Amino acid sequence: MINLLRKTFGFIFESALIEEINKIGTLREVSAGEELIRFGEFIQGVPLMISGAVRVNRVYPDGNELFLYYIEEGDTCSMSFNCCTQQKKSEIRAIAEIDSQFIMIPVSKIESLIGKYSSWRQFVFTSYHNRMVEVVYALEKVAFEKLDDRLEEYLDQKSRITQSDSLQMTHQEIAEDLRTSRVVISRLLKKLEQMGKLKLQRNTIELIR
Amino acid sequence: MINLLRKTFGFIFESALIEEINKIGTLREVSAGEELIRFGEFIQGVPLMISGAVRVNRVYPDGNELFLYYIEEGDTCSMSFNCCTQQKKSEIRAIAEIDSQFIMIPVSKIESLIGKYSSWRQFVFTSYHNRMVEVVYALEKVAFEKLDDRLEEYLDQKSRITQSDSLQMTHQEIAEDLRTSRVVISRLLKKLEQMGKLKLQRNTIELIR
DNA sequence: AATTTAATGTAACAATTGTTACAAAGCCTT
DNA sequence: AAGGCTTTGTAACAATTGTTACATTAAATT
Repeated sequence: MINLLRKTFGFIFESALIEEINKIGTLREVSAGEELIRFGEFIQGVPLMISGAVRVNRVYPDGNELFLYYIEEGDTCSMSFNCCTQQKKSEIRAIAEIDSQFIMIPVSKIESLIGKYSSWRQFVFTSYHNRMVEVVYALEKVAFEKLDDRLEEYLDQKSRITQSDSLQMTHQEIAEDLRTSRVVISRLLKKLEQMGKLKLQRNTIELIR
Repeated sequence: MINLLRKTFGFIFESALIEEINKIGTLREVSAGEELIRFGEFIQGVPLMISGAVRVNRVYPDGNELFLYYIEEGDTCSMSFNCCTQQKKSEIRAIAEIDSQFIMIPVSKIESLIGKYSSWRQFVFTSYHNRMVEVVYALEKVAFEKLDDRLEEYLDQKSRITQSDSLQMTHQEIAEDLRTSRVVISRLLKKLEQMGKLKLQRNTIELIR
């Protein structure tokens, strides 16, 4: 585990911190689709991403969900920090988008890391800021762009995250993420297909570059 | 100044911190409409709000703006932290919504406060988190709600912030904040007037409670 | 008071997005 | 191969939001 830590965090964390994380953290591996953080549960710890990609959704009591941001290699989920320190139940849900590895740092140790290591503090601040930038970006897109452009960007992001031009998903799933109906997505996808930007098959969307 | 500090921050900051802020900070007063933070300039410091309300907008190079959140008594602008520590030009604009007082802490002192005072660290973390929650809330509203509901909430928020049921603003200004056209706002306002929820006059919207 | 400027009202129409309903095609199970 | 389930395609229509154009009214200026 310490080698993975060094590889991903060696440039930002001082070596004493790396060693401490090596002691208190646990390496976990999840496969695509698995839930790392569940809605309504107490958070067990803060995840440090080693590889892969995890999507973080805000969840509402009525079951509604809203995509906030992805966390990838070198990131952490800043939303879970506050849940930790405040001992609150999770208002978010985190799902592995592809097979992923991360190190879980238990809640009980978070406070002392903040006191001890300035590189850790810097990391937490930067994470908060980066996540903020991403949520603002999401807001920006919903506020400024029309659905067809948002769909294109959505597909591009998916492709980047899954590292594939062949997206395995249904129109229904896309519709839920973009908060519209399946019929609307099918319509727009067909339009994009006619423009030669992609090719539609059952359960897959093939992007043409 | 130290009395204002004690009154607003006495419950969260240790007294040594209060005294240090009293030394390094400067009290500033701005009247409604004044700019605290300008787009494209280097940030002079981090503001600690004593009274009033300030709106924070994201600004894009093309001149487009997007409302992010208000900061009020006891708050700070977490977006400016990162600009400070990274010595970057401001990508936001902060405008006093009503007459306001705040204490400006110079950039050069921010780092040492973080090292010295755990209550300051806690404050910064909490601020980041609160702002994040507000931006997510804004995203939520754009994503889930229709324009008429958003307009009603917008007017309620304005009324709360300005502490008045008589809003001094034009339809054009509302349209810019909600990213739509003046005609659309006039139409929806007229509908709300016919429903008896408000009364329209030139330059003012009188909310009926 | 007359003129200019800014703000609002409204109609008519366009574009986008949402909804309902049903058909067709692909995949899985037996 | 048949039947059932899921996914996709498409039409027809409704609702919402956006645009253009112009009239009207209120305030500000001369």
